[in-house]
Amino acid sequence: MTTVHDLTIGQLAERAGVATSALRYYEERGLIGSHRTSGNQRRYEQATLRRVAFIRAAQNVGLSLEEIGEALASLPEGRTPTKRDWHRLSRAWRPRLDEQIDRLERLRDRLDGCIGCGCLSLKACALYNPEDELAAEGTGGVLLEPGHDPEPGDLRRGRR
Amino acid sequence: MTTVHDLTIGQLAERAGVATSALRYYEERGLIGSHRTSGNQRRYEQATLRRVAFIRAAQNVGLSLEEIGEALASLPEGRTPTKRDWHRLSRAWRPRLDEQIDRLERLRDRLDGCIGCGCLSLKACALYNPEDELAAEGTGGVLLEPGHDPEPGDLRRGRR
DNA sequence: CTGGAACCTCAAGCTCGCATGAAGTCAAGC
DNA sequence: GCTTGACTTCATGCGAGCTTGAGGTTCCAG
Repeated sequence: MTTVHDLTIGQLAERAGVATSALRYYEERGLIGSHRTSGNQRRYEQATLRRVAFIRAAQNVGLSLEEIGEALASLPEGRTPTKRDWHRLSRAWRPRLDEQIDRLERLRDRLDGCIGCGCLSLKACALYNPEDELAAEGTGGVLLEPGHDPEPGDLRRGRR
Repeated sequence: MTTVHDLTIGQLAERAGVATSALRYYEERGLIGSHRTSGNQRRYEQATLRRVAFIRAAQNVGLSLEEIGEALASLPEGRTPTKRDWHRLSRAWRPRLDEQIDRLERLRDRLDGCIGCGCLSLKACALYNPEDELAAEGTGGVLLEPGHDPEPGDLRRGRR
């Protein structure tokens, strides 16, 4: 499998549009793999380029490297992922994307009315705590909102 | 203007659902203001609650405090913002929200096809660099993608 | 065979958005 | 007037996601 088409870290970095330091970091975090030359230099398979592209796309959406790593972990270890593998992985993410799009659309659509009317600061507001509406249960991992503390306040309880 | 209805930092924190340390930090960053009692304690106007709510909502969408600060800076300094002020601010943000929603939708809609078909790693791909398609000029500040470096790579140039 | 670019491994540093702790001050109920 | 809890500043820490630098090694074109 170690063919002449393997990429050096510099080549992968340039073609993926990331820094070499980032690639080493991804490897340290277990997001990508590599093998080594006899001189201990990293060599990457072509397929790694796709993995890196996936990582960057996922980061764009606001996912942490840990979450991305979990997703990538579902890809086969021994062989190069097939189209079917990627397809399965991408399907798993659709709900998350949909949810985030929903949040954004709610924010956009309510920004005028909600902020303008004053409910933003005075009543329970979907703009401020969008999940109360749809799901009382935690959906497990809120995109783009780390450290979401559970204490109740006026903004979630109503005016008191 | 310093009425009996001013809020202590603890009250504001509870009602906004944030920690007091966060409020001090926002103030340090110039996102919110306060006045002081004779004993040097912070007091907040009611309107600050709205500002904080806005900050949290914007953070939810993935905006940095700096970006939020710039937006808030367009609000009047001397007086309590009116509905009209908030309305103007929200209008200014619509394009940014729309753009981000677009990105997400493109990502969602192409995730299956694009990743599955292999174009993700082999050709210029809207999933990976969505802005090349619509705007050659920088639109000024890419949501959710800090440190977006300008070096060209295969993923933006095509296969070479 | 040699020079220089590209690679290697640590270790330390940086930005963001706060949280935490120490040491002291203020406010309010009894 | 005293206690107690909420407040003050300032410093330090934290986790994520890298970047930078030092000091050394490998690769390859000439």
